[in-house]
Amino acid sequence: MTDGFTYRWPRPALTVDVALFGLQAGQLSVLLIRRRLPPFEGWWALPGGFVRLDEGLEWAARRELEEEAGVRPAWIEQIGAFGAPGRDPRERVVSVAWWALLRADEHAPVAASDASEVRWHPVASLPALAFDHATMVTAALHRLRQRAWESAIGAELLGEQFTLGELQTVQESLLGHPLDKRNFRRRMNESGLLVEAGEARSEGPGRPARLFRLGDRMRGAPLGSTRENE
Amino acid sequence: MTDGFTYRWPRPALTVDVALFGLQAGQLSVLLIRRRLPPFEGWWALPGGFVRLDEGLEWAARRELEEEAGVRPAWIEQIGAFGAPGRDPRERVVSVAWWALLRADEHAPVAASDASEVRWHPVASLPALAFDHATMVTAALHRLRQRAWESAIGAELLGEQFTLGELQTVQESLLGHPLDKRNFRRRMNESGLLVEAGEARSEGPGRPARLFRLGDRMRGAPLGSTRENE
DNA sequence: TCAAAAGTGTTCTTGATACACCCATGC
DNA sequence: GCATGGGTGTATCAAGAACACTTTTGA
Repeated sequence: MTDGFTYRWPRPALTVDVALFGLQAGQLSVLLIRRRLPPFEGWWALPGGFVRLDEGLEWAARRELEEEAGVRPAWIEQIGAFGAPGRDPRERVVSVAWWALLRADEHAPVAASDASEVRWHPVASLPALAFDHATMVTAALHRLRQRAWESAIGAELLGEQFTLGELQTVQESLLGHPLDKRNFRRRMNESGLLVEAGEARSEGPGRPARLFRLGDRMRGAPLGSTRENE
Repeated sequence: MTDGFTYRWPRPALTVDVALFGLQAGQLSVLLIRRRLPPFEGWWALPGGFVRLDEGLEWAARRELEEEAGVRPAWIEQIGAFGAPGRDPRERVVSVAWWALLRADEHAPVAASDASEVRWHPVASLPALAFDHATMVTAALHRLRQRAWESAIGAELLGEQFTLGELQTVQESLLGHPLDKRNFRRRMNESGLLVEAGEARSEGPGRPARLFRLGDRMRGAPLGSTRENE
């Protein structure tokens, strides 16, 4: 620390960036905005922007999501700070990266603010990204898969009630590989994360499936989330 | 993003703080400095300070360790960004926290810069800490134990060569609980992290122990370290 | 009656844990 | 010869992975 009071030297700028994941036609996708301004004008980038003086980091991330894409995920989790000098060609900018999940169909993203376009892009075929956002996406994806494995977080992408088949399909999309049906169902039953909800549902051909919803243990945040950081 | 060029609004200050762990008389300890200046004058705190415009986050953390305590750990790993408004009573300060390990005996820490005193404190009995540094220590400790479990990181606290008994003792100190000797040795052998090095060593009573050193797979950073951030 | 999805158990492998005795050396 | 730390093997348990058939419904 320096003078014991206010620090007046030039300081790095501070931003937040969010890797927001969702499913589009069963494909795990990230929400990207097309930048309307330099640097990287016209490039795809994660939604994000400068942190205001009076707002928490998580709030800043949520505000940017709302402003640039018009979406409000239920929770977000921090990935870490990215601050290599030169990651922003204008000046020194340190960015705190976050990730979140959203039902892609529920809130249609709307381009606004500094974004000329907003779109879901399958993670399997991302365009070149501005700044070091590709690195952030990789890190976020890693975390997403960890969480998906340990806590059936895919349920966040379904309605209030869902069948085990639906949940399995979503989890497979998140994890990027197929799961064994019997093992999956056993794990779900034994985990205690789900509770049976209402009647069996039958739509289309085939035997009607029982419905489940998330139990209280898994509301609002990924299980295992440390919440250590602001 | 905002104007496409330089951003001139008031911005949060950015600091780094480091939880540096070591062993003191077999006790897992954190290096703390006593603050010479307000706020929290006279309180114990993690070494840390403001990030300069042209330096990477990791560099800043290393520089502060050097300036305030005169120590240079081999590697450091990021924990995350802490940025709740109000965590610093002066003004808005966002801090990126790091952790590291150091042979406590090798480099005697030296008070300097803003620190009026520097000391190792056993994590089992920490004093009240300035800012939100207690939260950072908790998070760092969590990460340390994860890494210790998955990769015998305790070897960093020993010399170039060491015996399995020494390594086990150190790992137990880091993890905070005893390990089974036979299981520990089997895991080490099967892990491939260690290579046998030189002759058996005999000092004091008892059968001489074989010496090992870290294999190439575990040089310079904790295994499983993501290196995703700066 | 057939197409389609739901539902259900067992075996095997792997990694973690628990546990007790003999070995080589210095004093 | 004894105190001290080094060194070794086996049985148990839990979690994950592999694997195939019957049930219920709509069309």
